[in-house]
Amino acid sequence: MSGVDRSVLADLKAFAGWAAADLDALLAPAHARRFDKGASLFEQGAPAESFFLLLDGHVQASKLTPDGRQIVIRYIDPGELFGIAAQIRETTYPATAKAVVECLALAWPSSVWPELAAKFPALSSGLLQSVGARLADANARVMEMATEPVERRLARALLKLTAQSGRSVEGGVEIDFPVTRQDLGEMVGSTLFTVSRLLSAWESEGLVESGRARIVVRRPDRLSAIAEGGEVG
Amino acid sequence: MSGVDRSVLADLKAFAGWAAADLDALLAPAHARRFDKGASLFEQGAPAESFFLLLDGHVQASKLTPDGRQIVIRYIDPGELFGIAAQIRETTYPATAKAVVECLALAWPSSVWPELAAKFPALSSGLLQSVGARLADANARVMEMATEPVERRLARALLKLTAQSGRSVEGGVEIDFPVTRQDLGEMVGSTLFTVSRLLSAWESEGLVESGRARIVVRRPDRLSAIAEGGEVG
DNA sequence: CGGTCTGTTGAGTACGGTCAACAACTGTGG
DNA sequence: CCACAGTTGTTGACCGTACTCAACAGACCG
Repeated sequence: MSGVDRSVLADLKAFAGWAAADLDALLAPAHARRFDKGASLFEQGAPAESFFLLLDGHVQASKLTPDGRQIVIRYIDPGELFGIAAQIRETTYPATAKAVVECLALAWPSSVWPELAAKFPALSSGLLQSVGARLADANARVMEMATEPVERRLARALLKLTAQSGRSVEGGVEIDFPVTRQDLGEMVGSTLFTVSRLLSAWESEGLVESGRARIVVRRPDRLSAIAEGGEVG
Repeated sequence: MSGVDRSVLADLKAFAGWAAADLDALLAPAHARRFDKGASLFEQGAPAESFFLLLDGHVQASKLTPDGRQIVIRYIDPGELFGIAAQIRETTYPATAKAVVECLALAWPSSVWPELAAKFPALSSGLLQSVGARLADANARVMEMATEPVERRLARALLKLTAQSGRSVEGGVEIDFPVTRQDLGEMVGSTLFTVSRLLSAWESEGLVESGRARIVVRRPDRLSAIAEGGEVG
């Protein structure tokens, strides 16, 4: 008895069409956990004891380099499965997951995966698909970093963040959680200084509007033009 | 009747312990294909009609950026499964696979995967593991490109190539297939000029020895020191 | 032997990283 | 309510890595 009601999965399309009994079986070994803003759900290098499904909030996945620099791998949105190291035959988490706002997540012990996967083949194939998508994304980033200047990478990062976790506000789309220049620098492989300069320039041209850890994209079209290498108009 | 004998899988440890009948069932829909040096096994963007198992040779997986620059994703060695786009719910290949030496590979129609995977669960989990390993590798590359100078990335690339596809020769380990400065540049996100300069410098210090598309690592220890950020001795 | 592919080396330059100083905003505790 | 510390953002000056372009030199192949 997990105390988790199947209604929490109701509006996730990954589980649309599942029978109530199956959902209950899936949820039985799970328990819901709340995380304060800033709390870490797991740390890079720690034993991969649980895997998670984000229900609400936003989670930042980051890695630390051997010399102590941090880079941001991705941001996780509600409905995504993460912390699946154990399913890939890793014994420890390869990254750190941090709640950037208050979060709600379901957690399963890693040990129950084989049983669940055997019972629900859709889980396995969904996981493969998700890992495949991340691989495609990682390869795209490698390509960008190898061939494109910081300006384009940043424009693309902002577009991705707004598309994925954006909230419409008047005059634009705002990224739905706090992002600092430092965070953006760590996403695109640059520094907070360069990011700050670019954002300032874009702000004065009216492409974006930004405050403390808060970013609104006003002209996605022009940002897109920058991202795709279209020259300055 | 595929004409492929199960003995071709004999020395691949992924298939160690498989029953003869199972191997035959696995191989039934496969056929062996030979590729000349320089031939492409499939092209980025083409429909993902087949997936492959490399039996002999070396294959380069590369991607083309929208503006026509190429980057090398990885080199595939015998025993590896590749071209598995369809299994990740992609309809086209995300990269181009080119034989860098004469190659022999088994090819299966993508359409037989679901059936095989259902029959042999080890295939699915092996695939997930393989994709997971590639994801880890891609993320490691993103980190390197974001934080490390070209010199270290190149040292690391050479060590990886020799470890993975090296052949012992007197006085060192040689990369078992032709690699040009251009190829190395595309691997580490740099240019053939910078690679050439670094290799020249290392050659004069006796760390490597290189000829036309041919590279021998003489002092992996010192290359390692460069890769890990150990300063010049 | 000519053409192509590969590698070398030099000169110039710029993108973006580093460091420093400061400003503005946020939240906390006295 | 104010003072203060901590966080975040801005801007300037400097400079180095590595990219670009050009010219050339061997190696390999038909």
